[in-house]
Amino acid sequence: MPELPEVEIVRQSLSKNIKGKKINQVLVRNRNLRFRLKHSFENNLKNKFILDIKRFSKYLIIEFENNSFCIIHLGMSGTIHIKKNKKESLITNTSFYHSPKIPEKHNHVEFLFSDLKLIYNDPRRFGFFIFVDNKINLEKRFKKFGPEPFDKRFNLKHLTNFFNGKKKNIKNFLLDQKFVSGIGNIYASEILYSSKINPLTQAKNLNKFQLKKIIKNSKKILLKAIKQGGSTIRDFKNTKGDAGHFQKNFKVYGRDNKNCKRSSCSGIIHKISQSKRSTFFCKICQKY
DNA sequence: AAGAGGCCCTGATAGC
DNA sequence: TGCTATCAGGGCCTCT
Repeated sequence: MPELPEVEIVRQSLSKNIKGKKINQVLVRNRNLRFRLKHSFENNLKNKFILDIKRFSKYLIIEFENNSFCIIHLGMSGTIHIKKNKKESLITNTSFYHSPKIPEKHNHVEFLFSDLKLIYNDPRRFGFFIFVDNKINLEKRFKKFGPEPFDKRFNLKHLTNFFNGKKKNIKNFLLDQKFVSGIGNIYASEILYSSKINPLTQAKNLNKFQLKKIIKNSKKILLKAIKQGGSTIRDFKNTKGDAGHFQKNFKVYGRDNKNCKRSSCSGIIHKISQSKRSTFFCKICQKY
């Protein structure tokens, strides 16, 4: 669920709440996440001082002293909550769901600090934590990833080279993390809509003008989503405070059978399936 | 090598 | 009401 913008929102919140603090204790209630949590995990993090919270693509990277790291991925349903000790300001929710209450079920991992605790909740358990004990191994973990859309390496040459000799359609390339990092199923549809490109188009057949649009709109849409606090599509009623607002800007995602938002277009938004993931687009302004 | 599909898992929702 | 089927923002693994 969380794509790059949502993970960035969580990163900002973690940076505000746990950067510069020491983890006093780690509690694991369920080790069976996407990857089974090693029994050394708790001790590896215990008493570690947090230097910084970074992010690459959809991954959070907690940086400790002595060049060790904890990589966190939220999978489809992972959320992170901060519960403060003081009774007055009881709860700060750092998940992009921003539900006012910390859930009771599926709280699998907790980091205890002197003044607060971090709670990892994940019903589907597609998320994971990995402890990495040096920088080389951290870099190795992300070696095969393509550039983020903001990276200057995400340029015309990269797209042309990458698409050369391949048959895949452009939508599936946008989801391919070896091609570009951080885009997920929502933003892929949104980027193609704003670029007026049909998701079924073979990527190698796109012209320079279209490729430039994809580069430009990838940056633009992700940045705008970050500015708006990411997207929240479930628990809408429970949304509070600075919850995600970008879902209000969805032009196509989840809008099947609704009118195209371009005032000059009389099209209807269609929903199709590509590699078992849903794609939304307008057949008229995203002509094949 | 590239690309499609299965699978991991729970929960919400639709249809009967 | 209660069943079953389908779908969900991700990505690793296997098979062709």
